[in-house]
Amino acid sequence: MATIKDVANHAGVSVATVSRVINDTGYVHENTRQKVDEAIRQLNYSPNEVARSLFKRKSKLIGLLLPDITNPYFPELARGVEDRMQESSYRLIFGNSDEDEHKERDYIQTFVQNNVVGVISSTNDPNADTYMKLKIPVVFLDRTSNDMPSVYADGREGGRIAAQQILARGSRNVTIQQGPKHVRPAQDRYQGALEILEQSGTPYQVVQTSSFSYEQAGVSAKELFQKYPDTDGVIASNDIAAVAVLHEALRLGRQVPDELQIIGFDDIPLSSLVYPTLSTIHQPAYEMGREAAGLLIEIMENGYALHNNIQMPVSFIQRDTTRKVD
Amino acid sequence: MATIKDVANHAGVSVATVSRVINDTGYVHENTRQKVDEAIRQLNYSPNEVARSLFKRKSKLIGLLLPDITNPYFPELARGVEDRMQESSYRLIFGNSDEDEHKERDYIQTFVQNNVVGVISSTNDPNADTYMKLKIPVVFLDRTSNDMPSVYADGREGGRIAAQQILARGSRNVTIQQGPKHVRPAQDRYQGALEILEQSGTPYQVVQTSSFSYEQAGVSAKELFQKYPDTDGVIASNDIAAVAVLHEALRLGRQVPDELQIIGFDDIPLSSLVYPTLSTIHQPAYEMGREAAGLLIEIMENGYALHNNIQMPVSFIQRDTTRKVD
DNA sequence: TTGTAGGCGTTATCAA
DNA sequence: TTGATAACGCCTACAA
Repeated sequence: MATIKDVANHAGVSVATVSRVINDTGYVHENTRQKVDEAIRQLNYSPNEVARSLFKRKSKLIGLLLPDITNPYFPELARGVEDRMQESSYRLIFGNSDEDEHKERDYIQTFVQNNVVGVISSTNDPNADTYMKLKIPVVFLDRTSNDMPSVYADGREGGRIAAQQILARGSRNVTIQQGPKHVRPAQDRYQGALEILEQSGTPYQVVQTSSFSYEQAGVSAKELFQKYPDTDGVIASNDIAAVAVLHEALRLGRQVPDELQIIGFDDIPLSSLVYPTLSTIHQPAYEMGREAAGLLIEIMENGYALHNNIQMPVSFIQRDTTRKVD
Repeated sequence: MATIKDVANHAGVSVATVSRVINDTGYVHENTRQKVDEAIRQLNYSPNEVARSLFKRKSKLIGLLLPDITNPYFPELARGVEDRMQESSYRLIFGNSDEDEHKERDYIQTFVQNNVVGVISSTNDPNADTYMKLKIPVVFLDRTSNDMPSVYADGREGGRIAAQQILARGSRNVTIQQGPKHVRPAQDRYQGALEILEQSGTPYQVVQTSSFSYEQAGVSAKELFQKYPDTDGVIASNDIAAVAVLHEALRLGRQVPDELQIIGFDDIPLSSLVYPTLSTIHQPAYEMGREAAGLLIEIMENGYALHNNIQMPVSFIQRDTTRKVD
């Protein structure tokens, strides 16, 4: 690879001059600028980001930490982040944390070792030392933290909507899946649904789901119907769980949505591809990713942001696991 | 952040000595080693990878370029790569190419600018200059190139199996989706299926699908049934396309699998979650990712690999869009 | 308008 | 066994 020195030699100028033209900083005569540009072209030179990063103590790299890209909710987020970052010519160092504190710390550490200028993370513990001590800006994505910048959906409202809709459509014996206790957004949804159900005075029951994996979802679905065979409405903890419930219901011969309604959460692409298609609460995942990236960029470039906590709206998507009502 | 100099001062030794202990290179007295370790611990020092990278002209970073992480096939691949890389403490700079030559070149360039030591790419054009001229090792993933290292599934065989199975299960008027012309693995499958169909002498027809997006898949599915309403077996270009065909068939009131059989390709998680569940050709995506990472590591560390072209086996997964035959 | 030189944090060479 | 020091490629005073 050609270095700035090569370019300087080739153009018959000093490295300082070359640096000036590539960074468009300070004075440089039009003629010499052209000579330099020509040399750059001929040598196919492009600056070494590593050297730059070392000198400036900052790179064009940002760290992105997601629980598991294999979970269909996260690719959308990731893509939103990437698209926005790429527009401002930042690049992503990417890692899966598996919600494992240790792996998370590990990644954060190598992020800083590589001079990343910011990080976006979906962690379960935004208040962990790992983040509090960081000297570079962090934005939490799909997670909430009071004192730190974050972008998240209005989970509580989502839970409320789910409960309202399922009630409005006639379910009278609702089962709510609580979702993993350590995942904040899951608990928000749960609380929101609870709130409405309590108010309404209709009977309901709660079941736990401990993780968001496919296998776990299947197990939880079976348990649900064993414990509460008479339930006529399920507010699932997310779409994966909802699909598992749906399949178990079909297997048991329950009529969906006539005997049993199901509402999911997230609106992952899968939701409109299952049969019957899944009614769910839509989270604007791609936009959330973009917003998080935008927020981080704002903070990185201005030192602060106008709005540090961005809550995104959710909405009910009526499909075929709930009854029609117009 | 503490630097090696801080550590040296703190421990009362020279930076050279500190460097020796952190890299475990050259002689260093047990006592001084302990002093240094202690200083490192106290200052919470960890080496600046950027400075290292500058000096050594190589980093612990590798570039990963995928068409679109939002397409459900790729997260598995990415995860496989990440897991293997992480075991050898490499980190990933990740980008979506959107199969756009320009974006691809852009990414590759910044990879190089950041001193990545290797790249893994799912490109449609492995022979492009961009790759041929690269001075660092490249492994193509889910793509084939004769002269360059690559990891891919046996698409041709997959196509054959799909055709054999659908024939063996009684379809007599098969429609094959050809898949995007510029995507090599799609064409391999197509050729494989064609081969068997030709041999068998049963009537068949071919339809085009131009992209792998959800929307396109829906459109193609509609077209398929408009043109060939009598088809009794579809070999789809991938699982997304297959699901679209499945839904269109259901919408048209076709009995699946009794009147119409469908076979997909990829075996993405979705396949077992649709209803009826999708029979498909399984590609070991996660393992392919791991293999690609392993191959790249081998090349990076030894300068060459024993086997540069790794072809992974595919298999038929019988689910509910094909008739049982035992 | 241009060039010289020092320094960013490491590692490796060489001498002590 | 240890320490000074040059070098990796770049940028920015400062001097000319």
